[in-house]
Amino acid sequence: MNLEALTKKDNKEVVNNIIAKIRDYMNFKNLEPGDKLPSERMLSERFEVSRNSVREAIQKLEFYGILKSIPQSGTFVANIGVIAMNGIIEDILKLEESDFRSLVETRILLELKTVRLAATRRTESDLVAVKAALDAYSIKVLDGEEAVQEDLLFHLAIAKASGNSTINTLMLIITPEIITNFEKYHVCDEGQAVKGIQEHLDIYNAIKDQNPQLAKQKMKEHFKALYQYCYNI
Amino acid sequence: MNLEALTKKDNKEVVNNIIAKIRDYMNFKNLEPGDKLPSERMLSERFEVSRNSVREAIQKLEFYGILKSIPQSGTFVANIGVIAMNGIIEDILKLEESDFRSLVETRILLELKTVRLAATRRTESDLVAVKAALDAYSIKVLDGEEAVQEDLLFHLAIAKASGNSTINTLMLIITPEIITNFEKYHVCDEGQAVKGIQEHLDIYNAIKDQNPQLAKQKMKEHFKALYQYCYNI
DNA sequence: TAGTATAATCTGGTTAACCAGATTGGTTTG
DNA sequence: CAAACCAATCTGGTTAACCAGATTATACTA
Repeated sequence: MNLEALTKKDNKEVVNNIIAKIRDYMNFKNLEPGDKLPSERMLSERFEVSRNSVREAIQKLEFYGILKSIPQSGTFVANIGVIAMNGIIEDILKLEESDFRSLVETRILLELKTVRLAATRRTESDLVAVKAALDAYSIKVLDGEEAVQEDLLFHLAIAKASGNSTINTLMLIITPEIITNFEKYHVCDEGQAVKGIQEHLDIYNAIKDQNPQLAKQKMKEHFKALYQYCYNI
Repeated sequence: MNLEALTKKDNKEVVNNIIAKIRDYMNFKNLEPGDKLPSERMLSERFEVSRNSVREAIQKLEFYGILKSIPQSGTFVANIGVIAMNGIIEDILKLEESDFRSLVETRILLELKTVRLAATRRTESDLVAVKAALDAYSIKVLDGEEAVQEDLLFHLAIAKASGNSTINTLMLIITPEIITNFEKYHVCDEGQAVKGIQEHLDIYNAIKDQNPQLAKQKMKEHFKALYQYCYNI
């Protein structure tokens, strides 16, 4: 189990190394937005790494909007300045994994906003989806079963109802990791879960009544225990 | 230019299709956390697609924490429940691209938090980095040049000073897209830029003095114009 | 029969060969 | 001389072959 983690880590280091080399190359050649990078084959030869690793590095930079690959044509510097490019790449290379506190802190932050937006913008079909998630959670809890997943899906339904595609995406990125940690550390005991039903219902009603302030307040109360837990570990 | 966009979109559809099939398979076989998926070769044969496409689908699901690939062993269902898995995959398949308003809205939201955290937690070296970004911005503006990139790098420096690795990552994901849009729509004219120097300075000083409330207030004022712009397009 | 050594098979990852389409340079033609 | 054509080359993407290590089935031994 340790070995494969090690090889993956090594691979990440290799890719980051190549990213740094690509950055140095772009600076050395004064490449500007729209300029073409050498082909993947050239880069892999120059850096003495496999073409696959070069491709991975390029794909990562493409994810962050630094490069743009066009089939049968080449890889180009995206429409972003040299200054920003250097700054962002430096940040990418320094990126560290999310710790649990950061995750929860961020989740609370995002959700206090999504719930307000959802209360303002929710459509009827959004409301139906949130209600369905709410019911699924309630049933599970009343059966005395663990309902961490249903809990989070209720919150994801709210995120979708917020009508903000960016927040929705970000929530989707952090939620699986949160679920894993919750189940690992048993953050939610049964008492919390039963109490959670009423809290969820309050949130749902506020969204239904399109009352953003109330929705936020209810969400804040709902997060109270989590908030304390988060700052006591 | 349209063609390659089309092929890439097609490819995304292919991958999403495979993701849906993998989900159906996992449900059909009642796979639970820790269970092993069929090998990539088997899946590619069963779905009648290339092994590469299967790998892409798996990698995407791995990114969202649904699956876990272990070299020379297999691909396993991650430590996340069946319910959450289905819900999250459904959301992934429905994910739409971020529109500009969502991006800006999210950025403002995140930054009003990061600046408070930065004021609370910033180290001395964080402060130095923020100051450097501030100076780079000022010099560029006073020279009468466009400084969108330096502007955003200043904000990224604050995000890093927040000590929240998750927010830092999320900011890094959305910033390049914001820069591109800013430069495209010329959001920042020169008057804004000059005014921005003082505003940036105020924010910096509040962080330096470790005054979270003031920092947030100054950031809010700084975002005032952007806020209006964002809701008037 | 239980335990162990071992060989055959299967795994995700990596490398190399191949593909269709874009690019480019030279040539021809009006 | 300019424009149109064409073939050679180069591109990122795709496919197929290969690899080292993990797994599993088998046979052998105590």
